[in-house]
Amino acid sequence: MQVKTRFSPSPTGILHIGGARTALYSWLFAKRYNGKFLLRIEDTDINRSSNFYNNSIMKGLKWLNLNWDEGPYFQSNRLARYNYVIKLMLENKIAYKCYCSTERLLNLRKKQITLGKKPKYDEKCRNIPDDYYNSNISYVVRFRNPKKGKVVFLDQVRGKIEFWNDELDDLIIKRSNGFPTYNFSVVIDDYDMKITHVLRGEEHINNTVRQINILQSLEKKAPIYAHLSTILNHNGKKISKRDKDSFFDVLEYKKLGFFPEAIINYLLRLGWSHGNQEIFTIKEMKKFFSLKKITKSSSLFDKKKLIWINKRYMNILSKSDIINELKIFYLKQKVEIKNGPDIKQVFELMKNRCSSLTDVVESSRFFYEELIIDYEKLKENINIKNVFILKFFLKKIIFFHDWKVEKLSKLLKLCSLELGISFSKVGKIIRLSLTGKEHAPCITSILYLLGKKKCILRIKNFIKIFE
RNA sequence: GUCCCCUUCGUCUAGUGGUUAGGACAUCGCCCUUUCACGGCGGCAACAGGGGUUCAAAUCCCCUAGGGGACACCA
Repeated sequence: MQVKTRFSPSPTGILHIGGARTALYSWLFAKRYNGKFLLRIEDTDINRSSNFYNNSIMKGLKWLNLNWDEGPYFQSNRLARYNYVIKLMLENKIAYKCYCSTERLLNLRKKQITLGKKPKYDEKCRNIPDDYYNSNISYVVRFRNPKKGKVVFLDQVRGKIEFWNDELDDLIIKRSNGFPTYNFSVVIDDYDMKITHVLRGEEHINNTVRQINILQSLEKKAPIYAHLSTILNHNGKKISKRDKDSFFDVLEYKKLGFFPEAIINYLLRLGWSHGNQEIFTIKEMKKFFSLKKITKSSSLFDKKKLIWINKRYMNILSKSDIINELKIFYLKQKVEIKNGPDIKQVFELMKNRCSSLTDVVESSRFFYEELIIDYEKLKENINIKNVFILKFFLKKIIFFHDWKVEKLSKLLKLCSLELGISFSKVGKIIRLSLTGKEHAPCITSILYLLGKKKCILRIKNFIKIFE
């Protein structure tokens, strides 16, 4: 039997961290057993589904390199199949037409809730003859759920889960607009598409038993289920794809210049473990991934750890790949790199101090753009008297020709010695004049990369402003 | 309200009857250092509570509490 998993989002929201993890686990599980991973778009809710979300979900998956071997299938293209099965179910009395109005259902619910009962359909139409109502009256189709006994299934992460059938009611499988509902279409699709393992969020545990009942009524075998716990936000609340907070938007991390490999690595460890290992290559993930090691409890999304992993990947990933990507980010952030230092060298200087590619671009902007010195702001931070240090240094470098890191370092030390001023004071004002910032990478590297001409220009400008 | 699921440092987790309860992120301290970072070393920090079972319980059983989910013509 070939393993086949699926990711089946509904295009009613963006691909968020939680969805991405579900997709990752499904993908990994399939890959682990040389199986297939399938993408299915569950768009039976025509009012809320949109093409925009469709595209954004697929874009996110592709960016993360979670490529599907089959699909994407769209449920909206499979209506004929669903209707065919529903017709059969009607004929076999597995399902029945329900003519109850939305208002009646709503009132029923209200009444049950106020009475402290579990809201359930009261089966008003369960036993009426097929031709009882005029055929023009709109109706829905309900599944005739078994009334006795219980449903049991072995969840791959949680173990045995059981529900009494009398907790369930006759769910709608076909809406009055002719579209099937989730719980029905998912059953037909998983069966038709030969899905062997269903990995999905734990909010579906309750649905699973309903789905198993439908499957059993059709005399079909159920797939193996694994329900993943929820990823919560920093407040311990469930994150939702309708969440406006871009914090959980996968594509937002693409925009910020995070590495897909790092996101994958973070997501893998959020709810799964392999001893004490934190960093995994894709190959290792495929080799080690197992359902048994997935945690049952829900976990909080921790951006700080994601950042740490992303930093690690600055050093793990192929340098030339990063450089190519980095070029795109300079372009996007409108930094003209043509007339500045080589970005390979700049990246070397920045990689251990930046958390993402946009961070690298922003932190290295000063290499490529003219400085805008905010006099008023700096005035408070520097001792204007110290400008003489710059004048001294300027004289030194005008006639300095051996523009190399080690030589510049020596020159700097010499200045500090000759002036009788601490290295840190000398460095501070030079750094400020060259970068406009108080904190920057190693001063000699900056001198070197910026080049003599620009250094002289910047120092002169700086002196002018503060005189 | 009913049903289902969950509970080890602040966070992610290791742990399957005997451990000084381990690691990572975060945090704090020290070292390195011309700033900031990086790096190195170290510290703080957890078995939700109560009952059992057992020579022995984070680990097995029961109860309680807390958190989450489901109860739609959403998925």
